[in-house]
Amino acid sequence: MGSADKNRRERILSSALECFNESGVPATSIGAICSRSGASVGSVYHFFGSKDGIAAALYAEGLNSNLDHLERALETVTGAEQGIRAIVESLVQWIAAHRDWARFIYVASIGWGADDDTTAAVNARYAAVIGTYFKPYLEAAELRELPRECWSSLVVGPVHDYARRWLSGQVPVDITHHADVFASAAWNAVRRL
Amino acid sequence: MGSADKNRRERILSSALECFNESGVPATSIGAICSRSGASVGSVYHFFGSKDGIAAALYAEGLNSNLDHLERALETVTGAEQGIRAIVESLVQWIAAHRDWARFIYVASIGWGADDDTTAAVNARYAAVIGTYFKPYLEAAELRELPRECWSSLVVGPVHDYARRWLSGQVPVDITHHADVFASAAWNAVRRL
DNA sequence: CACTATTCTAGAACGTTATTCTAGTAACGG
DNA sequence: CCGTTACTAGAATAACGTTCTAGAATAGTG
Repeated sequence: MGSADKNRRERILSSALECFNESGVPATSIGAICSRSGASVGSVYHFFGSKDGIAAALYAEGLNSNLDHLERALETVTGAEQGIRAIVESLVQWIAAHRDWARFIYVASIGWGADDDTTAAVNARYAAVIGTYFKPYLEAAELRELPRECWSSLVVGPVHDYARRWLSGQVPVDITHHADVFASAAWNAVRRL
Repeated sequence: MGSADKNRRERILSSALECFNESGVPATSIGAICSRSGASVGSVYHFFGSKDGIAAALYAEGLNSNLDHLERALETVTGAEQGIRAIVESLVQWIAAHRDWARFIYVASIGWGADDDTTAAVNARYAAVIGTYFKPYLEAAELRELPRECWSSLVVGPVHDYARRWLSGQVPVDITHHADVFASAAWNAVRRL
């Protein structure tokens, strides 16, 4: 086509995100995404291969955006407590700043791409970013000895849980109002007593 | 039909649960549920009205089972700390004892029935059970002053998060190994210092 | 025991939707 | 220019969810 298609791909993604959040993934048809984005079925399948492919792309790009945010936040702080607070607060900020994306990831989407490479890469990146930041503090025994695999659940579990409830409308109060509550609780959960 | 149909409804539900967990809700067809359960399309639609209806029923019955378990657990204890620990530990036990159900609720399912009456009823029941148990301890100031809506996320958020990771295979260690970690963290998060 | 209403079962028929296919148009490298 | 690749388009296909019609079991009633 002649015009306005600076980036079909992005257009499709953002239209799909809107549709998914309005009606849920199963209930949004490819046709709906096409008419909202102005793309043809062919284009959609060229870029994403399937409806789940669109969802997986949204999921992966969302997690990456989230992680970018975290990485930047960690660059501005030092110390164990500041690090934990940065993790929680940057997550809260990201969720509030990208509600649609967060809603899709936390409430509308399933464990998408739990298998595919992209998600594995994101998980690895998470582990790397957090692992390198906290290594010294772990060794300096500023942090409690906890099973490795419990860590992230203790730190961000409450935020994830609240985000799900907030974004799905079960709870009205903006998550940013509780950033400090969650940050303090997280630090409290992992600090050495 | 003549045989083995002690309870079509239950048969359909359990078959659907298996299918949903194996392939995800969108990817399981009504036909698959029919052949696995031995029921006809007519029966399925007679009982549940739609595919989402099956999912909603599984979701609601799961939450109710979960809540039954919690209610029984709370009957055996007294005191604020014991109450909090009972919440967390009974949840962990329920998840481990009903992995398929939990996997469906926590990872395969979406915010199903976030609108329908059944779920509203379950939520109300939750609020009632927990509210009545903890009211005296709240009044006696044994618990920290926290925004009402943060409470449950602080107490069960980490368990939900870990359950999601465990049930989706991202983490290998059985959640019951960490029951005490999560119970202690929960108590730590809400007790008055 | 009839008789009727209700519940349940069955599978064919229908309409919608995801996906595939075929073909055409732009962009790009040599 | 020419060939190759990226992209777009929409018709054709196949699968699936849902509806419809009708028959069998069951329960309630006199």
